[in-house]
Amino acid sequence: MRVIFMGTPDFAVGTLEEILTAGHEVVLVVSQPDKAVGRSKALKYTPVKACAIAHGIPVYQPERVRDAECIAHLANYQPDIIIVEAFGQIIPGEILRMPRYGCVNVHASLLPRYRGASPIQWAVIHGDEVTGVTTMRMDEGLDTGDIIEQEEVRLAPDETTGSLFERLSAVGARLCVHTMAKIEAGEASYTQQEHGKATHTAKIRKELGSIDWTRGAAEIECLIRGMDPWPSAYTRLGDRILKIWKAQVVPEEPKGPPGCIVDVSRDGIFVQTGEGQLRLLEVQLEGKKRMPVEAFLNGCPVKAGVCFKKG
RNA sequence: CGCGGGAUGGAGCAGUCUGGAAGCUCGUCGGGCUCAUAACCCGAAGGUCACAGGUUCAAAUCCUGUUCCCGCAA
Repeated sequence: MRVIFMGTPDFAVGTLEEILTAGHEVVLVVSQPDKAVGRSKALKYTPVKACAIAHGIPVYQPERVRDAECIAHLANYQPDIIIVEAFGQIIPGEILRMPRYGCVNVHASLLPRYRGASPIQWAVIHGDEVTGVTTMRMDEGLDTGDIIEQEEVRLAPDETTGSLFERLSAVGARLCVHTMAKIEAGEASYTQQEHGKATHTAKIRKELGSIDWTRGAAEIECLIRGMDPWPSAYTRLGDRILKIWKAQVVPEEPKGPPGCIVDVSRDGIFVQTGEGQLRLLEVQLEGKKRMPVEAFLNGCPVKAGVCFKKG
């Protein structure tokens, strides 16, 4: 099939490569404009763009896909299908109706659950046991299109957003090609979503990582994994930020106010929460690298009785 | 050239302002104590103080340049 691929971050790269491997003709890759990223403030190619260039595919980076100029440009390529994955802009109806087989979206959740941004993070933050990937025929709503295929993925107990990203990305790539094959063979089925069961998620903001110690230990532990590798769960130790990368729930009776360090030993730093304690295993002090608590304590000995503050 | 912190034995840090013999908490190795131990005691090994220049009688420390790491902001 003649394919236009629209995507931006790492998550979509695997799918683009899988589509190419499957022998489809990707005639154009559409990606968000390059942004100044990192400390150097240098313009950086989006991961999807970098992949496209490596394969010699033309790249188009419109400021706004709904502009007439952009729509006309895409029409020139006469695609059979447009694959959209983590693109980052709303696609207008003119484009949705353009290809013979429509626009297919790969979404990293089991729709209608987690419509919108950051579905992977929220599955981890909520402590879900199962999530997955959905392919659907896009309509003009936000992730409201008819479902073509879904594949479930079970979350590991120590699943982080980072690890789940990788797994769902791989599943999405495979599923997308599978769905494309079914469409091309005329065997695809389209199932309307149960709109009443829909839930929506917001984009992850950094402040979400600020730990509220009055919450339960289990909830905080999920937040820590959900914010790994970005932007991280954090708290305040004195006037410095302490990121927390790994912790373990310890069901213990309260020994102090939430946020208070109740015990420090080579087994970890034990912190009181609203329900149960949290045993910190890997942390990162502002300006430092992430490290095991044993190492952290060697250079920055904290004592029981000290309290973390919400940052 | 957005703001800021950092690079010191295997790990984490202090020492840098006010230049003058390499330090702390651990780890490792050897020995001791103990029924025993991740506990305790004694001892040892291990460092071109990121790199390159400069100033000085003398530089981890002051000056200049470079590389790498990190926090913030986007």
